[in-house]
Amino acid sequence: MITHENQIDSWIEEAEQSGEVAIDTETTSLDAHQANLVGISLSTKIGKACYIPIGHKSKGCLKKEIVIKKLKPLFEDKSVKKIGQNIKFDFIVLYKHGIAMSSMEDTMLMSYVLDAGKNRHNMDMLSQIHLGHKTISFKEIVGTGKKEINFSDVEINKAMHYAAEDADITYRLYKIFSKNLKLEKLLNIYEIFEKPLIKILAFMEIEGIKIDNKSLKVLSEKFEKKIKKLEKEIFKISKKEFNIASPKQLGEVIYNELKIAGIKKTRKGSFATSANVLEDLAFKGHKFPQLILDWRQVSKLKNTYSDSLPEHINPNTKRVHTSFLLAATTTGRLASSDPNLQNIPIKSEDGKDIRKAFIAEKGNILISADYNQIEMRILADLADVKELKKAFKNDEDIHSLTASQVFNVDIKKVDQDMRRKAKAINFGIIYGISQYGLAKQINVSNHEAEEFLNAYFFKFPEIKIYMDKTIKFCRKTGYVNNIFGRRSHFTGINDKNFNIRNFQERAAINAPIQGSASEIMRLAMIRLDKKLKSLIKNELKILLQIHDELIFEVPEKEVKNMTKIIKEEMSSVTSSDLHSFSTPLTVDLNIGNNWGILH
DNA sequence: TTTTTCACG
DNA sequence: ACGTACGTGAAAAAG
Repeated sequence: MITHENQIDSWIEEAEQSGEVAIDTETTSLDAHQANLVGISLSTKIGKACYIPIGHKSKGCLKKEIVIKKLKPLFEDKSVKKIGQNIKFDFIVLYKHGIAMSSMEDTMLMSYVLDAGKNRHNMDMLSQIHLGHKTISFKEIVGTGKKEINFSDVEINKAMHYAAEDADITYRLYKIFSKNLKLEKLLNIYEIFEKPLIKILAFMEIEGIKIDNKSLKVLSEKFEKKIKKLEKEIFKISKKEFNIASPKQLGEVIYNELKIAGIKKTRKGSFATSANVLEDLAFKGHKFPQLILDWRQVSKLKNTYSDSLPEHINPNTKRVHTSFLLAATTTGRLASSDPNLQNIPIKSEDGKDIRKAFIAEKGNILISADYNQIEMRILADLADVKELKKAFKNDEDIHSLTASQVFNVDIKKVDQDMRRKAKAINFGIIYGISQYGLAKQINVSNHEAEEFLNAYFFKFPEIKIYMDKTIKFCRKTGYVNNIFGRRSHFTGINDKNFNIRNFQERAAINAPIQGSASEIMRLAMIRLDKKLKSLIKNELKILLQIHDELIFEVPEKEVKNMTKIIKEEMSSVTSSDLHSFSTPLTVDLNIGNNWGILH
């Protein structure tokens, strides 16, 4: 326990000496964007850590300004590695307290590179797995539910044991993972694809995006009216009121009271009421299921978006700050949470209205830039599919080409329906297709779907070879590699359960495709960031990443210059230290004062 | 805490 | 005979 500011000096000295220090911050909130510092822990040797209390309500804290002034030079010293667990969080908190941390290492990301798909990467889990030690959990310290207290109300000694342990464990994990990354030859992946993203994402999150509170409120009212109207119609048919949102009650009404169809159950034995099932029933001419579908769509938009998004507006910045998760997926993709800004509606008209509420600041413009058909291009490259590569080089419409191959007609004779089916086949291929899945998707018989696939694999034999090879490799090693060398693990690939095994096989086929695409986006973000830093004055801000798309905000007068730079940097990510890519990448750009008209 | 549903790429 | 498209996060119900 640091009880006097002068005690910090020896810790700083040790950190400067060794060039490494594990750090952890304790704060008033798990949301980095509104968190205030409560304490900082440091570890410079295994088994040795300290806690600097700053913002506890009880006695014994040091003055925040003095602690920050002392630690700032160390945290900003490029020659000393700052090691953290999910250090993007600490970076954001410290940045808001006037410290721009440099030379960051992250044990969460190291674990992710080593073990994606094997386990989660939170510290409690990592400590248990790699050190056989059960850590003091956050919940043990702050309690849960109604009894939950703020960290600033935690008694100082209790906080010390918890926080100092975290720094100590982080340092221990760092030592283990450093060794393992070298042994497994995965250090490159960590250095090239993970570390640079920490700061880039931190600044995207800090920047946030503006939303139009008023128009969302108007939308909510409009949705509410629609919901009320649909409810009236629904209850008129059911002849009683019930909770439409309850699958249990809804199933009871559909199958036992109205007897619209023979009882259909889910895998787990409850009534089947998913959109797929309801669409089938609606197709058979029933009015009721369609009303339910409509009700669900509007309720979803209201509950999840128009009602919720305004609650995420930060009172200080008046903008919405998502959190990008770097270690959530098996494939290398990012995820977004609190709120998730990677699943904002676009498909329905009502949905698009939600998007329109994401706006540029006055005088600014939003730019969207997305990779055209990136996963199909990856597949062409990954499986070395001659016909596909040629098509992309000639800038052909890939779904029309597929249609002409599968249905054996001239590309000029491909009609809407053929193209739609071919598109479904292409998607299916990326997901590790089954004839059953395809048949369901495009509403043809199993037999027909099988013939389509046979024709497809006959025309593109390299794809079948790729699929078989990938599964074989995965069965042997337990993982697959993407084109840059990132691993995704599939622990159930040899499971004795047929369903589990099949599921894992499809995931294993998909992972290198989805994963390589996400790597290209990571490289694009890193390139762009570097380019923007090289400009004398940079006013282009990256706000969001939605897997194959980036959203930017920029002053109006800069739009022309910046679109050029964006396109140039994104489409030239065709090689890295780890792979060179022989299929061209094309980027589509759109501009507007809101996100709704960017497509 | 788990299950179901549904929004996105 | 069985039951499947791949990857996510959030809301609501129900245990």
